[in-house]
Amino acid sequence: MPELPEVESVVRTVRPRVVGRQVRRVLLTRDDYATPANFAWSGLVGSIIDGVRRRGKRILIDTSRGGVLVHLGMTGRLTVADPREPVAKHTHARFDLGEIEMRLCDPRRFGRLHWLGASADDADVGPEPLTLPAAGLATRLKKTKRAVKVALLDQKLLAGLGNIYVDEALHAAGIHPRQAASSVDRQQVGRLSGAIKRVLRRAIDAGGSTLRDYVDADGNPGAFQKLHRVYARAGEPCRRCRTPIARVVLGGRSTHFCPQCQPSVQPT
DNA sequence: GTCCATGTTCTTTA
DNA sequence: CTAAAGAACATGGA
Repeated sequence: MPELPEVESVVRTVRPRVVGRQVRRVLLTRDDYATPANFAWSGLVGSIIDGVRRRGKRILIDTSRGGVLVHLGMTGRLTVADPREPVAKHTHARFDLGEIEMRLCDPRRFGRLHWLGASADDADVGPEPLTLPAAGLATRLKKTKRAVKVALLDQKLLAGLGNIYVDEALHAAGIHPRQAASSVDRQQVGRLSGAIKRVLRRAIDAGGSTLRDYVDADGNPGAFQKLHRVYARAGEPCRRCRTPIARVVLGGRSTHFCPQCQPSVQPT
């Protein structure tokens, strides 16, 4: 559920509610979700939350004692609630912040809660798509012959895109998802770079996409799914040319595109 | 029962 | 070395 726009929306709604607050208690309701396994989370009690940031799809919570990383995986929800509200099933962590409580719920448990301390944990992900110039994207795409769809899902190449926004950006740029990343020409990269930024900004403005699980810190869903042009629209008419949207599997993921607007570069 | 799912990582195979 | 494909993780919805 959470790609860059969803994570950004979570960060923007969590931040104003928790910054400046003191951690009074940390409650982990299962012992195999948080890492490192031997970290004593009770050591955070008394610390002050200084900030909440996003890096790619990761949420970084800065405290006076060090950093906490939250990755939402597929079904993670980071919410801020009244402590008296009933605790949802699959809530694995609760941070008592006084009058409010920050909760991490994740049914599928693909996400994680990780104590960073003073380490940076940044080197293993690529640049931020909203600020990377087209030339930078061009350089990175040139290095791999993988399908451009697969390449854009690689967090080391670019941090933050997932299955929805890659499909949406490729459609907006008129690029076939199976085209080799290294063969994407200068003109296409220009369109792609603009499309990625535009799609992400619009999705953030809409509060992200809610297909099933995603909600922001206040429990509100996003609205961008209503504006999807290809994602989960297989068989439905392209909003631009009315051609039925096609669905194929690439890199093990459902891939949606318009055969008319995103012509294959391979000679058939 | 089946298939599918907004993510990541590891293994196998070529 | 590259990369493609598959499986794995765990849960729930259609």
